[in-house]
Amino acid sequence: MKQHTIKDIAKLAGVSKGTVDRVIHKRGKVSTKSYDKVVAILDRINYKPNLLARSLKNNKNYHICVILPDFNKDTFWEPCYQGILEAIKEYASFGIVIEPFFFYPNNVESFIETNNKVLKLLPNAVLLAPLFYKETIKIVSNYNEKNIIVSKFNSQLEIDDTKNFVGQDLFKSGRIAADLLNRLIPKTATIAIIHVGEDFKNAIHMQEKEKGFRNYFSEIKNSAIKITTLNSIENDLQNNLEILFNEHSNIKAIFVTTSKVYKIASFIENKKNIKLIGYDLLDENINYLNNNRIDFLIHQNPKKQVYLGLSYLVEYFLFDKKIPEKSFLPIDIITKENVDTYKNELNS
Amino acid sequence: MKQHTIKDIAKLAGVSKGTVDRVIHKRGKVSTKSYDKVVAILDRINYKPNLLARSLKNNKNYHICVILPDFNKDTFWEPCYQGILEAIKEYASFGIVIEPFFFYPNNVESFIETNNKVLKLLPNAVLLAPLFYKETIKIVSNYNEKNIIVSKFNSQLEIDDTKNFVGQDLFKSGRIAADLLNRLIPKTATIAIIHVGEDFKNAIHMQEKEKGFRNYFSEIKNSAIKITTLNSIENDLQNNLEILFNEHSNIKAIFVTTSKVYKIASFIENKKNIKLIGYDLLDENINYLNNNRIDFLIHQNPKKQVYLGLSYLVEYFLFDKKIPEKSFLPIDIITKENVDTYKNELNS
DNA sequence: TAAAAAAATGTGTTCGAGCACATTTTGAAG
DNA sequence: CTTCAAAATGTGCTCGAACACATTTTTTTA
Repeated sequence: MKQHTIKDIAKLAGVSKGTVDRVIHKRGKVSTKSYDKVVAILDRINYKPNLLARSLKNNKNYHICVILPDFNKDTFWEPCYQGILEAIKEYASFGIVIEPFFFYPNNVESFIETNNKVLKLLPNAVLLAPLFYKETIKIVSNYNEKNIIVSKFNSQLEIDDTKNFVGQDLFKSGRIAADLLNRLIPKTATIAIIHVGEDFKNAIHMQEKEKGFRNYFSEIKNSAIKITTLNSIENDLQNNLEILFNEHSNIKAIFVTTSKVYKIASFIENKKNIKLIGYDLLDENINYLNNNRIDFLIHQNPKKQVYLGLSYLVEYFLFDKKIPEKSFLPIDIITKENVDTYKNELNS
Repeated sequence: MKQHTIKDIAKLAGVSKGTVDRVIHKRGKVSTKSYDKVVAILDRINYKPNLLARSLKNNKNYHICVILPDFNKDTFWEPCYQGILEAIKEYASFGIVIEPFFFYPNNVESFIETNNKVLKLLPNAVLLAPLFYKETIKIVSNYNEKNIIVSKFNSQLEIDDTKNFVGQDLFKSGRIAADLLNRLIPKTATIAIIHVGEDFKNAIHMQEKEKGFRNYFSEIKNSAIKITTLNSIENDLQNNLEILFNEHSNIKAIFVTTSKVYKIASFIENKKNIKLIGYDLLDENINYLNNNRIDFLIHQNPKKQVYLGLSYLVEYFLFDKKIPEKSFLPIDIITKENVDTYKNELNS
């Protein structure tokens, strides 16, 4: 029942613990005779090093910086901050220092500046929301030069060498939205896809969602569903929506690719029979969900994304665990009936 | 940046580490003068003991037994076994021994017998699926006498002193099923609730789901939805279903309160326009989900339930963390589009 | 065959918390 | 002002892994 220690193995093999250590860590300087004896024992007993002892001996302090948009400017990011706070508390006792850094949403300069600030601190690892494509590539290579581990969350980059990513499969989430709406609307109808509030060119995630959404309907033979797309910054939304409804008389459903779905909900509040689906459990969105103006929300679980990203790094540092290259979270479908079971969710 | 140690505090307060230790653990035998000095320092620096060191010093081996139905007899429990295996692997390096014990589903004697076997082993903790109400109460008190910690998962008991429970709010999951079906069927229709395969009297969880389901429709004013309930053991299902359809001509939807929904799917495979919802990601269920014979599944996440229940116990033993009294997992809505994002889900 | 070099093996210390035990200080009684 | 017990304080070892350094054994070379 008791775990075997290096000392046990040494005794069993008739050598000293130093020799056992050298065999385990392949440090050489061991005669074939001793080597064979030790390996024989190791094979027999399935030795598992005590990770607490190992980590205690290492006794390093690790510094992890998290870089994300300022949640005061865009409340989508607020749960992330909650996740960071929980991780700070959780891991402080293990000598892990986690520090958040915020940049202005939609502001490339601020993104670069923040990263340069972090780079100077020379942390052991960085977890970042890579909102800007080209800039991220440059920045990641800067970190790599200094041997700083980089993990990313939320927005997957196109490039395939994106390692250590925690997030969702956005194409798939577009398909899920399509499937849900398809169940609720008549066979003949127009659906609007609305991208709100960000620079569309840089926002790969909105494009991916649209692709997935359209892909779903493209698979339906002889579909009488018409799909139209609207890109709009927040300020022009009111106008653009009016134009949209003037141009399309048969809109039965709207898919909003961001958390700004409450803006559209507010606009169409008095229009009956328009199904509405969007993203994220913002309080505004939940209100509209509860009074049935929003039908479904898709939960991107930003809090869990950050927390998971951080815990991968921590377990790598402390216990030498592998960091998963790509960790896709489940895509949760939220209605007014199950929303509170997600809001109260604990971290493990 | 570096964490403070007891030694640091001792130096700062001008006392020995022994004295600091006595203050921290309130072991007395400290003069008020020394006490005040140490407390002053503690207040100032926010000392967090190194949990790795503490746990290493304790260096106990903990034995946790998990008691659940044999997954060869009822595949619902198979994911639980997967969760147990993952937990065994994960925590072995920390001196935690986790051992599963299986009883025959629907067999009280086997349940009691298994528990008595475990009781004799005097483990540090037991995690059990408390399928039988009265018997569980007796058994829990037996464990308590021997100071064995008991946690439960999956089936919440009626009694309110149920501590350390990991599972789902079943009433709520019934409501969720109702809400989903309500979106898919006409205003006038009959819905059948079907309980399959267990002794209904003992299966509190099926009753709770039905209550939630009916509660949802009772809140709708002037509802033209009729709800009928069928209890059937697996062997009589075919007959009972035929009777059901003969008696009710307008059945537009079926809510199956267990993972046996695939049995019903198989029976109504050729009947058009009957919406079907049930529980759990069994392979059979997923097949019917993928060919649209099942519309929605509700994910009870049995694997996560066990894993979470075990990790609470482990963190209690190793790091003295509190075990949450009741931990309700989110109630996941599954369609054919998001099912694979749950199937591949990793444990943190 | 002795001396020197190289290889193999063993020993002892560290990490931080925790606790048993040793030592010192305090205070009360004679 | 001693003496002695009680209270306070300090010291040193342990947990298991890891690694530097010390010691022993083997091999090579003169």
